[in-house]
Amino acid sequence: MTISAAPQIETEQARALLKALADPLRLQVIGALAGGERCVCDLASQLELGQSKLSFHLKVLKQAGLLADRQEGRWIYYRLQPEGLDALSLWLRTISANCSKPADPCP
Amino acid sequence: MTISAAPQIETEQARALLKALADPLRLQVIGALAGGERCVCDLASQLELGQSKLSFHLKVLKQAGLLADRQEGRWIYYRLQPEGLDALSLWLRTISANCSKPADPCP
DNA sequence: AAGATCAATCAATTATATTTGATCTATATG
DNA sequence: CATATAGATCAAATATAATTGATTGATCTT
Repeated sequence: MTISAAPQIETEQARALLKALADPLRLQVIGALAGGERCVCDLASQLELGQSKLSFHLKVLKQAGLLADRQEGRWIYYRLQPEGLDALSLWLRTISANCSKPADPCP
Repeated sequence: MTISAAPQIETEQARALLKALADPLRLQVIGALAGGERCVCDLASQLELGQSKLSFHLKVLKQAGLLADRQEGRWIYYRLQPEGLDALSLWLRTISANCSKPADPCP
């Protein structure tokens, strides 16, 4: 039985999430979306990013499952999908839990 | 007042931790150290990594503050420093907390 | 002291990711 | 229908990171 609502993930999925997050521009995007949903044009002007650059990074984040989007007319709104972040958060905790055992002496 | 013992970190520090973690070999190392301290030779044989390759990745992880090491004779033992992992875990949760606000319509 | 072993470092190569500018699609507006 | 705008996509160029093999420094052994 698990305590949290976040799903249990494997190393490989953790790696994909970490890789998607490990970029300064993408973290800016994440930060901007942490306060709620935004449209692309809004993000672009707030973060002062070229359109194609932003689009590239949104795609990376979306493919990692960290973002969802919806279209409304010709605007596209992106939002954070907290599940990925929560799952990763949990994964990190499980790793850190048991690490204090001293080594068996080597020789 | 904070609830957890993990320190509060900034985006930039989160980014550095994420980047250090976002590599398959380094995650293998982290995984191997999750069970406790190990010497380099032990890691190298368990993970079947070339010496210089492993050394490179250990350095990246150590510089990010995720590992600590100690020398004993000619062996060097590495261990996980859980603070970094815990701080990142916490950071992820704070990001995911407030993200469900719908966007103001764009036009 | 000479040789062996553990591990770090360096330079060169190779692989991966990001940026840029142009083009393309779809929706909207006059 | 023609034009404008939002955003995705593509190919080429650039930047960043990882791998490899050789070398080096330290510690141990005989």
